[in-house]
Amino acid sequence: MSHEGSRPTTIGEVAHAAGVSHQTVSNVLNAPERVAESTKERVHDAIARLNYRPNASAKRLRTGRPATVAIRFDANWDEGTGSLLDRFIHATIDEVSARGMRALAYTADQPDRELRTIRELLEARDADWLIVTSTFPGDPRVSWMIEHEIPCVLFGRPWMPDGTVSAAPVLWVDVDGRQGTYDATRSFLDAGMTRIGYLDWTYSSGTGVDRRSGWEAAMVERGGLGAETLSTLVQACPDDAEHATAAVRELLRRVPELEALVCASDTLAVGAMKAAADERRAGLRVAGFDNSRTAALLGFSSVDQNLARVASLCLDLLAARAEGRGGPSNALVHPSFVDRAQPYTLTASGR
Amino acid sequence: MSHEGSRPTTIGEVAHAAGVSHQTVSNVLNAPERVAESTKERVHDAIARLNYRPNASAKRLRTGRPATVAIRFDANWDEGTGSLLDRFIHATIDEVSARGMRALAYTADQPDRELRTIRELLEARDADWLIVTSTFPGDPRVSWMIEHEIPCVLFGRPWMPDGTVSAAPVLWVDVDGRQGTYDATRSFLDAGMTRIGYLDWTYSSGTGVDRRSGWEAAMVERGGLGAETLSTLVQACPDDAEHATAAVRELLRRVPELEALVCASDTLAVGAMKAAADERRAGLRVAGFDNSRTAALLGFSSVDQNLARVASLCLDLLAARAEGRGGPSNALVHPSFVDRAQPYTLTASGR
DNA sequence: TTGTAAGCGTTATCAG
DNA sequence: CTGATAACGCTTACAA
Repeated sequence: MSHEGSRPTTIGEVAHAAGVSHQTVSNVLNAPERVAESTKERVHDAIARLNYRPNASAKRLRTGRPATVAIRFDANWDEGTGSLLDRFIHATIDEVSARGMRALAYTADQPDRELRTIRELLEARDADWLIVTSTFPGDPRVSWMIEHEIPCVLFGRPWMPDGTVSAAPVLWVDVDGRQGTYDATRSFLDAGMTRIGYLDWTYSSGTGVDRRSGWEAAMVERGGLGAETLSTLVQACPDDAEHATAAVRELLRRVPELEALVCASDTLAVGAMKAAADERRAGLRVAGFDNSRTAALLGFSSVDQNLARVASLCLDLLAARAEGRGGPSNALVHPSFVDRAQPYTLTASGR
Repeated sequence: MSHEGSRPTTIGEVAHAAGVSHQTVSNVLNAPERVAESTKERVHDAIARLNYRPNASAKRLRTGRPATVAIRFDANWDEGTGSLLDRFIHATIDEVSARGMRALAYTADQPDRELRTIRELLEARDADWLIVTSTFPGDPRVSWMIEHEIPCVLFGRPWMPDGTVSAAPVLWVDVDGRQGTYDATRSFLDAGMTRIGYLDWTYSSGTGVDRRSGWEAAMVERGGLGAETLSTLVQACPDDAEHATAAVRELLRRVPELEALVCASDTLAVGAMKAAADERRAGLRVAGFDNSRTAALLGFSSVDQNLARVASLCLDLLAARAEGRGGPSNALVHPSFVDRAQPYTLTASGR
């Protein structure tokens, strides 16, 4: 069955082969209940024999139904969030395919170029829906999309510069970071630990505040610690392993009795693991956030963002909106705490 | 200008607004030379005012011209090649867009699933062309695509299990690894160094042999070293930094007078940099392969694969084939050696 | 249950 | 230089 040269089979050829009209073939595919069992079988045979697939362009042109989801692919991610976005894109493509739609990838190095690209994609109907990642407080893309009523959904809340979530009419799906760190902290508390620290990001962000609040809530709920003690247990640094190592070393010196550490990201958690090794505190329990491959490799616990669920909800929201159904305009996904026993110990090399 | 609700403008509406027929509008866009300057201007005005964009599905249906390139997006890459493939996908999307086409992303965790996905994509005309990455010797996808005459191009040579390149009628573009390591080695030789080692992969592959041969050629060309001396200068290890560090330490102990080291990958080069630090050999010059962000960050030289050029050639080959023009069916890209002075020195921490 | 006819928006052919 | 007409392959009324 060669591909080249032989034009793809059309519905007419199938109809001819099965001895029926265009329509019956179309009905077999789109309204099977209206067609007799015997003819259905004959048509299916012809379809299989001729290897027929409906022409996607013709179908889209005729039905006007949404069929393509655009997503930005940016190779310039920093190491930290890079793999997470990779995994999200992967999950999104999977979910899009599962719904019989296609994923269109585009790139955009500058924000204004991105807006133009999006506009072209949607206006030419090359894409019907849009999934927007890596939004940030005051993101111009978000306000532009709200203004133009672009059929899009954000992965991440529309954080305002003041740290609140915008109530603007935009679809979004995010992971409940607070719940994630709460669950992580609770798992340590339930195991009988009391001195549980938190490794925060130095730069403030909605996401950062959200995640820290889960640890705080669990600690406060447990009681027995004053507010000043709580802040003693927090250390902050930029989102890379080197800085994290230094920060955790300092924390360990300040709070030698520290038993566990909840981190704002897996990147920070890796640094914490190294610091524990350096300070000969292999018993220190560490929990990260993202459940990256590294977390699995080094064997520390982490909060899984359930990206498949996020992607699925993104498309649910878009579909509901496209069909004019009401329903929620956003969703907060409950992440999963993946508990690992830390079977491995990092050893500082070169000693 | 709201997007939702207001159906996209059609060519008929533009024609009406400009006081001309469908056709003239189409001609303005597709055959401008056939249209009078004055009407052209009026039509362009109407297009801008109504914000008209031709419907991509209708255009594809009518012209049948290739418009979409499918590329696989796999989140399960190992760290080593991951970022390179990311960058290649990025370059491909850029190049595809520059040619007015679109990039369709698909995923496939298993080879047989991938074949089915490809088939569906092409038969439904969701995609017209295919770019295949990460091929390996004896790759079943390659033989399947040759057999079915799929309009695809490989990034990477169709290596046979015996290390030769298949002469099968398949389009491919690859980077001349031999040339890359040759250039790297020559730069060290030209700087007056003589003891230049090579850090190889332990597993054998066409790519691996290809890259090592460039170093060998430069060393042999320079002369003054017997064959046994040449093999003394080679060390091999798996493609990760940890193993590379150990391997280079051993090499440095065996050949203390080593001045420079050409590595099969940047991942290996990172390990070499660490080993140099550990062994207090900060003066050791290192060259990697891929010109990754890490190479720039740590300041060691590296061979750049010129991915934009690769992507461009991939589309050139596909276009030539689609148009029935003859011409070469493959291309070898000359990589660029990026010379860096190694201004930074890695210092082993915790000492 | 099946077939006929129309039209989605575009471009190509071919008159005027 | 411009405009009517047909066709790309499909689905959705509607009629047989």
